[in-house]
Amino acid sequence: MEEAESPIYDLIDLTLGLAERTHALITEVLAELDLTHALANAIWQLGGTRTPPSMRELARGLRCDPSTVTFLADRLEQRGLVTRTVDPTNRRVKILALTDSGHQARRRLVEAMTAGSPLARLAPDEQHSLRTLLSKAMGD
Amino acid sequence: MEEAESPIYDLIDLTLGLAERTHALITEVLAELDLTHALANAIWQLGGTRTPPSMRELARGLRCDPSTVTFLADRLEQRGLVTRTVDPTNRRVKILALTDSGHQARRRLVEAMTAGSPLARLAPDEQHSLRTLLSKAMGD
DNA sequence: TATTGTTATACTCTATAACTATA
DNA sequence: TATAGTTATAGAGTATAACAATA
Repeated sequence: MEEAESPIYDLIDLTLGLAERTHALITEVLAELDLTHALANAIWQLGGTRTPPSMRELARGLRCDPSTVTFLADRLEQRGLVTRTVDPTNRRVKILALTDSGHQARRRLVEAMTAGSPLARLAPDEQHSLRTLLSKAMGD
Repeated sequence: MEEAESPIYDLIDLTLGLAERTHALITEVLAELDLTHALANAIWQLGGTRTPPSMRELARGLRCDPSTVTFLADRLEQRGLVTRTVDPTNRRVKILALTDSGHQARRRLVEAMTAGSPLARLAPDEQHSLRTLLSKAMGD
């Protein structure tokens, strides 16, 4: 990872490095919460939507197969982090919602990431510049 | 993912989004190359060191168990992307090196990422600013 | 008939522990 | 005795295909 093939190569190398460090950071908190990355990812999604999603909708959000959501929801339900409720409107669909424990776990994740991220070491104006650049790259 | 709890929260949200898009981008190329993320990750590491690493050294680079490297090296060797050579100096250690096909696959990955990354849409001076900011955050 | 979720199954990735061969 | 790599095994995560319940 030390070539300098193009200006973008360095940039990608840096972002991969950032992703790896963030991953390592999250791993620590997950051990503490006795969760895996896949489960945390589901919790993240569940806490980020305005209205609780159905199994199918979560599958779309996670870009995975619905059967995988069944697997994940089983484990989250066992741990008391999520509830599955039959939608009275359409009794085929089940609505997933974080419990209080689920929200608490998600808050813990946000907290650890905001405090421990390498980006937290930048000055406020630098953070602002970074956000502007990333927003532009990501297409607003 | 729509709260605005802190300035850093937005930043983390953006970087998670960037990581996800990059992941999706890589997934496309991997399908084309008939590779998985884990195998591509190993290829990436193997192409990024000055001198070919031993099994153990690659395990450290990938932050995984040596037995996992055995698994990955088996598959890469089967596909003709990597060679395992006994180190004459110390016949316990095996040196891993990319074959021509291996280098070619890695070049294809770099190419796809540099061309398809959202960061490629930024102007050169913006890319430069971004690199400066990220370098500082990552600690140098 | 079509859709939602589940089940059965298989494959990849990963780590732990026991093993071998070298040192 | 210590180290490098492998093997056996188990568990998480994932997708595909077949299925049940509901629409």
